[in-house]
Amino acid sequence: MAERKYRPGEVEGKWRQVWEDRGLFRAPDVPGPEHCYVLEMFPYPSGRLHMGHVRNYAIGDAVARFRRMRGATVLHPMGWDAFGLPAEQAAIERGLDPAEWTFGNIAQMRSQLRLLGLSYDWTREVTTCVPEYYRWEQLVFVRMQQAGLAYRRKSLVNWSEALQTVLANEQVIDGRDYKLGEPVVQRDLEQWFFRTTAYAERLLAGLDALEGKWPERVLLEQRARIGKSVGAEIAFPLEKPVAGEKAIVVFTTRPDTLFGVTFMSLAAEHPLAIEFARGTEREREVRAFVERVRGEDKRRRVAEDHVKEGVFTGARCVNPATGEHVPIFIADFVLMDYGTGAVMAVPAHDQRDFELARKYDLPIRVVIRPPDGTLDPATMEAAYAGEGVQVASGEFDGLHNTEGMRRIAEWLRTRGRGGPAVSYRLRDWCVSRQRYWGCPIPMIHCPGCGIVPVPESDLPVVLPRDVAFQAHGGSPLARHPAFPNVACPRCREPARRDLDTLDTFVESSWYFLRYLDPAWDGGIARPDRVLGWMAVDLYIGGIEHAVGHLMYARFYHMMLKDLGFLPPGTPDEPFERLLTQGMVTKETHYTLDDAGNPVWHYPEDVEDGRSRIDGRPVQVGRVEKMSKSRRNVVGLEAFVERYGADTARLFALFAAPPEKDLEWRDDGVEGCWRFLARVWRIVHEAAAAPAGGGEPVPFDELAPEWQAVTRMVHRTIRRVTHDIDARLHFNTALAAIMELTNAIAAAPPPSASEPPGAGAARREASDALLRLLSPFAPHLCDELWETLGGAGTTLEAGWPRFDPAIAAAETVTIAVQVGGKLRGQVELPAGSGEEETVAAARAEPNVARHLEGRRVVRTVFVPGRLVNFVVK
RNA sequence: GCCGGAGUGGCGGAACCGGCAGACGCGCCGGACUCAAAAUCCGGUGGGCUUUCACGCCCGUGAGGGUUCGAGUCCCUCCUCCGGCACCA
Repeated sequence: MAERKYRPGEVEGKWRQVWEDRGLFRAPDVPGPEHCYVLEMFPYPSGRLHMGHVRNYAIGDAVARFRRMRGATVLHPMGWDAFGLPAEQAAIERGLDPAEWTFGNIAQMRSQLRLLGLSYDWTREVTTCVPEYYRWEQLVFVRMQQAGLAYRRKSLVNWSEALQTVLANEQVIDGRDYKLGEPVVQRDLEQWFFRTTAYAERLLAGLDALEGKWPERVLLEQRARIGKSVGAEIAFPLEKPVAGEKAIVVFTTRPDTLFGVTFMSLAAEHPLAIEFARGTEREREVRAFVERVRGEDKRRRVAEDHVKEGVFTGARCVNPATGEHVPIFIADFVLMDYGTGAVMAVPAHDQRDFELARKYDLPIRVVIRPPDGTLDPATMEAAYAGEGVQVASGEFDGLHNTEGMRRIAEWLRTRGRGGPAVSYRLRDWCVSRQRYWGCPIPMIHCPGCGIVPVPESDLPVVLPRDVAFQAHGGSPLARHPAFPNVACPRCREPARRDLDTLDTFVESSWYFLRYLDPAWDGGIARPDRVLGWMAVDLYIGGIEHAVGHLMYARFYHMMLKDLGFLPPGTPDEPFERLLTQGMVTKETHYTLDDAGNPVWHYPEDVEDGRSRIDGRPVQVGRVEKMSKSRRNVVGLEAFVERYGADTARLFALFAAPPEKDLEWRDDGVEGCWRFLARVWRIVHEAAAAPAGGGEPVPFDELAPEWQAVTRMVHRTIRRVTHDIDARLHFNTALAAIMELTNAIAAAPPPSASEPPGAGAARREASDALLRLLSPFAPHLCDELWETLGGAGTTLEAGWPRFDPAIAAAETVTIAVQVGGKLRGQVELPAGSGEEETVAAARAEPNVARHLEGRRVVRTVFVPGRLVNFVVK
């Protein structure tokens, strides 16, 4: 009988069709009692799926299929984060229509995704750039504005000249934008903000509940981003009121050092900065300083070797504790957007204040005495920021400074001069973008009424399609003949629409809710579905979203609940468990050009160590993240053509644990391919076996070699179940499956004279193997399932069960140590007691040899594991 | 600077609670099949010593120290790499 060879191309398409025809992946609207929402971060439709996507979706799909086989109703959807800059770039550079470009890419990527056989419920597909989606975002925006959670404010924002738009703080990395890496400058512009700061405490508290369920690293980064500081606010009355202000308010984490304040520092951006000097002889100097600092590059300002500078404003304020009058400076290190933009300066106990005091010869007053002695202001070389005892602090002298903090803050409160306060590093989220391809902000600017929301009955504000693009012409919406002009909904006079669009991170802050009810025209999603499915049980995506998307989505979800868009009882946190997968990398190849710069090569352009392009010798470069520019990308279609989707999925899961980086290696891929081909052969052999010992017999009556195989089957089921379910470690699950495969292959070959039950045991082993492997390589497994005569698909067949009695070892290998060193092993029946185990251990020849002439002072017995004879 | 994480064969990685280090895969070596190759199958593979073989012994998880009958795992010091934050008052 001619054995069929494993050709994925011949089976994969067939099974995808079967799955689709049977609707196997369709999720019910309201879930069953056992349910699971598995979600992978949806992609931007760039047009090409890369191996990073493959890995992400292979992980999610393995879990989704596994949970389905275990009997859960599973929601596993996919969609498109379809607004964004590349579409607009294509329009500007190549004259394409952003919508057409986007939808074309979506079609292309959808077919690539289908090629992988991922178990998505495609009836729930969501695309963010259609009005049916973003209309709800506009409604939410209007309600947010009415609730004061969305507001417009003029402030310093990050402006990218290259991208021609403002950016959120999370989108600026080291002073450069997150897309192109071009410089970002600070500009004073009026923009829309979401009041994320109102949720700082809740966002922080929520992280505690995610402990153990989210990667520690993400929790740490979010905590750092929120940056909670506990301290006090203190009002310093001005000698002379300025611009209507009678006091300067500072935030400090060190109220205990209040008696050591010898001057005051304001940010250059502080509204009163220039006011103090206005009309005095200092005005010119102060103005010059303020303007210089404001214009300075932010990165230079924080550079290592930057020398702190300041300027005296000429004004003074009063220390509420000492009554002392201290000078007010403007200092270049004070940030306007943290605290109040004003800092009380305590040179003895803060390094920055110390440096400024030394430079401008300002007094230094010690008010905290360190445990190991005293400080001399005249000779100290650095500020002392540690703990100690209050000195020169009036009635607080002698207190430990941690107590001093509390008491002084309280003392201020009772006198109406401030009191305990908390400050956060988190800023409000700047959401307006001066770009076309995004969700229009549903607001109207009326000369008479000011900012007026678009009436809810007029929503959605549809993004016009008939626009013209220019490279540097600002938003095309402004040039649209009709779009900007609108009658004010309040006074009916001519008014102008807001021409900005929303940050695309707003769309991705709630798409997981829309999957629950993608076509509903009554809101985001019906309450029973939200209550049924939320929260997402497992969310999988890249670590790069640790503080951006993952923080925005948490905020937005909490806020939607507060505004009544989600029913009471919805969990506060949208993502119950988070898996951040590592990057997919590959080695690079390059030649050096005349200037010594690397010229990156595709592997297929390398022949016998030389480049086919420039003929130069090719060198192997570093292993780097797959990218077009490095030419180390593995193309999906060609790969699937050659190896099939199952091999791609298998490799993505086997080569590394999911949270680590994964190096794509051709020989590793070959290994996965060989494994699948081996499974194919083994199962075909089992299927073609003559019916010798075909009928099943009880385990106890099986021949020993088949008992061993059967025991292996049950243990493997236990191991794989645990590895997927509890640990999400697919690499070890697959290693266990490979071991089972090896055991099956090593079992006696089929013959007509097999012992009773052998054929059935062989079949049982193949049956289990296919079911265990099917979340990882579903096409192959379903084909072989059919070969074995199974009904339907592995998914419908369900996850195999193990019998703990069979999985339990009949014998165990006990390690025997003498003095902590391994000296032998003994085989004993499982569950043997201490007495018999120790006796057997002593009897082991090599052990006996090592015990000879020595006195055993103690015997350590670990049941089922080891015996250690402690000798003298 | 501060806060994390990680260092295990030639390589990716395993060892879940302190109990046989190196599972599984790659690579490599040897063999079978073949006219030959590919494919496949079988065996070996941390280093060293000993030995005809089998066995046996020593060393070994970045370095050094400690706790323990026993440490890749816990503690201390240090080195290296990676990540985050970085004038946050």
